[in-house]
Amino acid sequence: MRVSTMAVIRRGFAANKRGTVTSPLSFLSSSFHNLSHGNRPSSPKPRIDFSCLHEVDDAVFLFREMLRMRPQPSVVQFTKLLNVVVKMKQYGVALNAFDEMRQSGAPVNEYTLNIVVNCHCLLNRVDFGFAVLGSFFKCGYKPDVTTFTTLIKGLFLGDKVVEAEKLFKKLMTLKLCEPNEVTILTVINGLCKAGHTLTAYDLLRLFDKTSFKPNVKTYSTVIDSLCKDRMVDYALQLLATMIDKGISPDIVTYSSILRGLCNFGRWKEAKNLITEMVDHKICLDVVTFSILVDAFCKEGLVKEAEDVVEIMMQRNIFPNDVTYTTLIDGYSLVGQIDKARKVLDSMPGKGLKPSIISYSSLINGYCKNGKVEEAWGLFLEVPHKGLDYNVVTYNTMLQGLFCAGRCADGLKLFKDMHTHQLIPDVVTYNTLLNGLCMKKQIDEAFSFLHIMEEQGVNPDITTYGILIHGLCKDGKVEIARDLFNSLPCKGLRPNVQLYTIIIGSLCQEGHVEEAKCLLVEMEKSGCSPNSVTYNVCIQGLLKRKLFAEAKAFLNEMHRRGFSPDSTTVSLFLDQQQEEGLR
DNA sequence: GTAGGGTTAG
Repeated sequence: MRVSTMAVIRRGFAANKRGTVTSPLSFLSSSFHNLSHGNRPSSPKPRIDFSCLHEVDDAVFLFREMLRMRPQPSVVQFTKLLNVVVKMKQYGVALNAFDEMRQSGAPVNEYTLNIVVNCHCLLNRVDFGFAVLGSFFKCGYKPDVTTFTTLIKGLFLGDKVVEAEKLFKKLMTLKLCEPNEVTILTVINGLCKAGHTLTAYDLLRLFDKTSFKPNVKTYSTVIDSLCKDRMVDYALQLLATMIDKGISPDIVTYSSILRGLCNFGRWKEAKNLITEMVDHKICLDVVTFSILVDAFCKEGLVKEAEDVVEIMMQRNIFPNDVTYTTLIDGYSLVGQIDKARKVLDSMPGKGLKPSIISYSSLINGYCKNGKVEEAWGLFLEVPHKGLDYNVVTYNTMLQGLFCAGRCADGLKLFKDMHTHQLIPDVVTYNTLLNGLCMKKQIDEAFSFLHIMEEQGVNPDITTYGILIHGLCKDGKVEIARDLFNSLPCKGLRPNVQLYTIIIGSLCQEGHVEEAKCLLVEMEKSGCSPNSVTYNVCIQGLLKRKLFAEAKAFLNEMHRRGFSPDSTTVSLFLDQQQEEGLR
């Protein structure tokens, strides 16, 4: 094993304290290489090798040493080290280091300041990022295109889409700086991530008519977002456009399209795309292969997923923690939970550390396969593995407990979240509400609705779906309908699932005319009923023994090309049998 | 000789 350079540094430091080594540079010899004068330890311009830094403590240690060194390392060395800390995602640590630099008079330039702006942005404090603009001027520097690009990214990260767009326009109109391809990518990516894919698409086409030429990354971003928004055909069109304009798609572009095709079962086109990639000499990498593993797993085709893993290993492309986590999901989905466990257990032997996502996946697998105790055991292991819980881990475990009917345990776990500095999100509350509604604790569920609103977590359409479903199942269809009707005032548009719940309940309660009206209304709002809608309605009507109505719905269902499911069919058969007996 | 950028997962 390679001896850690930092261990050497540490040993050297201890020796220095004992006074056995005198030169401040000599104990850092494995990190410092003299530029052109061989290994003279007192060379005034040491080149520092930062690549051996893997722990933030080591970086901070080296940083403090650099502050003490005379002559002082250059601003470039400080900038590089700060960036190492940023790459470790230790933004707060980087900011503290910067403060220490200022206090001890270390050199600072626009590069350093840009890193500081970036750290504030990544900590979701774009306001502090803007405040750094003052430091620029104080130090005699001007914010440049990197500064403004970083601030735009910061605004997007803080969901300040309008402000981000404004800042970008200001750059152009006030000529604060010339936007470059990173700026354009940042704006386009921000719009996509904020859910404004079509705006991004239009902007991309607009840029293409100007001198600001979007590059392959920008095209890929929009293509990926189109695929995620189910507009795979638009994505394919854009792929053709970029090729037309002479911009070669790369592995990322193809991977996005591949995922889009797989997600919508367009296997044949996916296969053709892979052929096209090979033709273009683009080698499939671990991400591409993982996308294929994921696609097969989602279809429950774990054997095929295993084959993909086999193929990639044959090509010396080694599955990473994401690949294996995907496989854990696949095995969980098809109920092969022991295999899922084996995957997790095998990871350390392959030199891979399971992530919190790997653990969450297996916890989810245990829960979905009715093994809540095992899930709980694994959940408790998380801190001992040096991993931090996240909201999803909690949400998964909560879901497991509530599904198993263990409301009290679920509520206890929910209250425990803050001890890990985790803030419940809308999924957490939805899980809680659903658990309570399933136990017909509707009042309790509504009190949590108020708690979430107080905590600033906005209920979404799922939240109301859960409550409306709960009310319907509890026979409170009138209240459910009122709540349903209040949704537009809250800025929420009912989706197919929600319409299905309410229309199905109306059928079951015998309010057939009202159900029919809502069916018309839902179509008017651009929401088409699906096979589930009809099945639920028919089943409700049959339970009410409204046969003629049920048959009318069945006819309509057939007319639209849907087929009744097995429950609907057997209810009809029971019905006919009953009629025959009479 | 330094800073800002696109794809995979629960």
